[in-house]
Amino acid sequence: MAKKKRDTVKVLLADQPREGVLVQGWVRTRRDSKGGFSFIEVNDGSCLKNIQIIAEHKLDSFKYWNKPLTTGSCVSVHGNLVASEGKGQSVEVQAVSIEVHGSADPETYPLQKKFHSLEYLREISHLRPRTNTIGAVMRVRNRLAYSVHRFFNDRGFLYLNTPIITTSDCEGAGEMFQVTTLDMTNPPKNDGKIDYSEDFFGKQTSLTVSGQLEAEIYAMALSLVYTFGPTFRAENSNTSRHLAEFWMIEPEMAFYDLDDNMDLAQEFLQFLFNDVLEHCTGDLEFFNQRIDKHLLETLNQVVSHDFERLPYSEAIHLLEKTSQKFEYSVEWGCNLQAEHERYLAEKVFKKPVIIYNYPETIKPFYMKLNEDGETVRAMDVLLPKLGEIIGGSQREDDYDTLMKRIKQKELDPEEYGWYLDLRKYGSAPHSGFGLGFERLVQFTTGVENIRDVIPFPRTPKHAGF
RNA sequence: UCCGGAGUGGCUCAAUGGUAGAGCAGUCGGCUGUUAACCGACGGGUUACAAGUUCGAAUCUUGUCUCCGGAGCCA
Repeated sequence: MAKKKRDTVKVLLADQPREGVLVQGWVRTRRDSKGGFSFIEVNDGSCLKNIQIIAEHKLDSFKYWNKPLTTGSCVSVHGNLVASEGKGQSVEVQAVSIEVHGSADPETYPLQKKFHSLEYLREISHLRPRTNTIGAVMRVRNRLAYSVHRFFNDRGFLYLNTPIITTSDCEGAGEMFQVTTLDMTNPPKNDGKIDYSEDFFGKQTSLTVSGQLEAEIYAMALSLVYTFGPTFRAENSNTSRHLAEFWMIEPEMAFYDLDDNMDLAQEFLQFLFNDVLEHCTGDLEFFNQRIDKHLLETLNQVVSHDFERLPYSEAIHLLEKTSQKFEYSVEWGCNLQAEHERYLAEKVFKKPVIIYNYPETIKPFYMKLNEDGETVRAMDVLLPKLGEIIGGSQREDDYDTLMKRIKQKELDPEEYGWYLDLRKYGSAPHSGFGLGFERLVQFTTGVENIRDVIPFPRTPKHAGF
């Protein structure tokens, strides 16, 4: 007999009564009735909801006396989908046979049928996907990833894989993880320094902090490209918005100026939120109920209004004249602090804000210098509550200006020979931005700590699995 | 890394110098087309760790570790 195909809970719950269904999943809870049957709630991850199994104790193949059918057990249930006699669900499965694949000892199984804090779940991160919250987060995360690819492919962008092991340092700053096969207890040395010519690649290598510079190479040939991959920062950041390993999306577009870049950023974010609102309704309603009471309101607000666009100078002016007290004072030339960004997005405009044309002194060398010689065509997209989600710019496409900026920032032009070549031969105006995928998931789900929106979070002193 | 807060049964929390408790979970029993089921009983803690103050410390002091919130860095 051919293997019976599994019916997902998601499909069954929307289905009409019919015979011969197979449910396979994990038991969330079981309620016994002395009327001679049990109610078993099974979840298979296909959706937030469980399906209710009615299991009569007289069933010959009701094997739960062989292995205890407890919360956390994994089961296969053959049966019939029937209209439910109880309230709370329209259909349920009348079991014909139940097989317990793996039981779970209720005395030690860490997930009880009760509320658990996300902090506690982090301690049992191999079991937390079996909870409503983490399951819902991962479904939304998946949908967002799918939409990212769809958005760009629909618009003629090519998905580009930039190197994970790299020898280039995107900004001449930012701590990087070193990649080496040298014996750390006894590395080869030359003049007292570690001799990397004997290392695997014959030179010092690191994990990438950004694929942007490499993406520019391909944008200068294929016009529209995007990366979507893991990124690594060895910063000792201990916050609810930072990870040492995170996923970043970086589109890079030839012939886009800063305005085009901002247009794309807004269209991109609104597309993603709209798509999730449409396709992850159940999960979002759950978040709206349990995590953030204003989540749906916020998302709907963001997709239905244009983002505010504010030059840096005007932002400074606005912050200077407000009566709002800040911990950090504001003056032209300084970096905007988190409190300033939040004030603008939450208090002044009450929607996403794009700040652009930052002072060149506080931005990296590759951003295009404006005619004023003081500002660069940079832009940051700030979301209410979350803060910065996107950072981007029009890139400097003039060879001489770029060379000047590299020297100004005390970087070595030789290291950037290939990057300068892109301006030397067939240079084109181009722009791009980077979006932190986990921050996107945070904003979409309302989950406050970034460690709860990635399956295996890596933070300082933490790398399980 | 800096600032602040917190570590008490499996989980969420009480007890603020004087006998460590509750709810949930678990076990047992009862009841029930139940649905975060309900009712009753029972078991379960070297109060993160180390040192100190005190007649007496979960409580006060110091150090260490861990977690949470905020800041910086950024995405």
